[in-house]
Amino acid sequence: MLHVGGARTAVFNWLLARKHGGVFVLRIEDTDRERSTDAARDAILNSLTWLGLDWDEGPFYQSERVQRHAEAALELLEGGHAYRCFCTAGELAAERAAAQAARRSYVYSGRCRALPPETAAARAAAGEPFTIRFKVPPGRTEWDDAVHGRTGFDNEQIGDFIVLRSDGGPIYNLAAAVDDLDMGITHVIRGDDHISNTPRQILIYRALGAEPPRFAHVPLLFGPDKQKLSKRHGAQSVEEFREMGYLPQALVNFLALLGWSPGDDREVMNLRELVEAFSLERITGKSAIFETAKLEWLNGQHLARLSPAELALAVTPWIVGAGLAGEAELAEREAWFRELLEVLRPRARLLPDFVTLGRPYFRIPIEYRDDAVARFWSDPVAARGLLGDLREALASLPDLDDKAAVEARVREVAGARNVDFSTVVHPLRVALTGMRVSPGIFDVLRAMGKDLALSRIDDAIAFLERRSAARAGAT
RNA sequence: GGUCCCAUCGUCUAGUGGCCUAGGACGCUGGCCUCUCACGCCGGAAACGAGGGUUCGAGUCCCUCUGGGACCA
Repeated sequence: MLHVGGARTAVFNWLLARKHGGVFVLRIEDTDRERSTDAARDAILNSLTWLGLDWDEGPFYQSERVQRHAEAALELLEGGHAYRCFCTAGELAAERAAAQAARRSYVYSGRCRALPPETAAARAAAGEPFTIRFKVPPGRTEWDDAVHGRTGFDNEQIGDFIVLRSDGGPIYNLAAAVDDLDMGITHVIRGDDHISNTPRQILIYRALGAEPPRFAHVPLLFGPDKQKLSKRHGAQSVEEFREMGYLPQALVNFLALLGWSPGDDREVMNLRELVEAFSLERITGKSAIFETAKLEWLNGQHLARLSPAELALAVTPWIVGAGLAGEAELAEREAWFRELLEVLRPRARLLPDFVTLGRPYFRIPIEYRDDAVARFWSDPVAARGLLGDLREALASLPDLDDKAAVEARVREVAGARNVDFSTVVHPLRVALTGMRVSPGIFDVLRAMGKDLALSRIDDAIAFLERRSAARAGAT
């Protein structure tokens, strides 16, 4: 699964590559065999594709390159940048305990570093297990981080670290550096949590005779409680946002704005505009809280910017999925469907809103909501009478397409009954939609069509009659 | 515990020494539009963590503290 945090770093990487005509390389760092199932990898690929973040090379899987990583460790060994370490787990634990007792941070003592190479080779040949450790030189390792500026660590703080396990498996830092090198990576944008790995990777790069890439460490995302984003905070994967009915461009837009801004007041931007405005230097070093309120608003903004065709394409699966209509039916009534979408559009923020809002316009039963009934049909007898008049007025029209003509009729009904316009509109709205909110009533009538509208009024009248009968019986 | 990173409205952010009586957006809120809701438009409340410096002048530079976080243990 692709976490929103991971998606955000993907967005930054993609934006940078597209901005400068670079190559976006997709590499899956799946060294954690347990969690890296085929399904998990596919989910990541699918999410990236859905977001519109296409890659130029890959996907490469780190787990398939262990052979190469082991070779690099050997190269380090031969070049004198690494050595075999025969320390046992017990010895290492003792060192660690001593450091802890002295309230020092633990770094390997470098004991095996002093072993003459011939001795080490002989012991290895004799079958004694060993790890390969990087020989960290004295000094300090620094780099110009694109978001944090000059950043660095004292090398003695790092200590000779393992690059290859005794079972021949590579340590992450070795794998990452070697892969970056082999894949010609020039820019690495990743989470802040990798900062302390960076000096080790830089050291490996240099030992391998290469200059490290440019690093940009973006701060992590947190939940509203300022805790690391987790299940508790609700949706956290791209897939979940897709299922909730967010548009990919809205999610990308939102993610891009978390820790980056174009420098002016623009906020609603599509992929093209984001690429045009992007720059690594404008990423902030401050961690951001992932709150969805603004994302919802952004989704509405992107919904508003979709062409009619794009909107129909995005909404159709939801309408079909909810069983309001079949795909064939929507295709057949395309002009009508698009017109319906237009009146619903400003009222929708998420894709499923079209299902809720759009239900009354399809020939399926609707429910009358309690709040609507209580508010506008409180007197069932009066409401029934009004609806009877309205039915008659509407039935006299050839169709309900001419909003002005329909309005004139409805106003006549209000005039005849000597009541306000709104007094007739609200009960009518409940009859047609079951709800107390909807698009303008004449848009509703036009979108619904004469037949369905009259049948909805008939249903309402029947409902109201049952209601009055029940009420009479109760008294 | 060690090292490193961070610190402007509730949230996302603009701000790179004077343009800041701190700007925008979401959210909240008052109003307009109006057949309801939404959209849209107009208005409001709301922030530079604290203390020291440097400077004619600091949100902006330096130091300390405080707070948050990451990694390692």
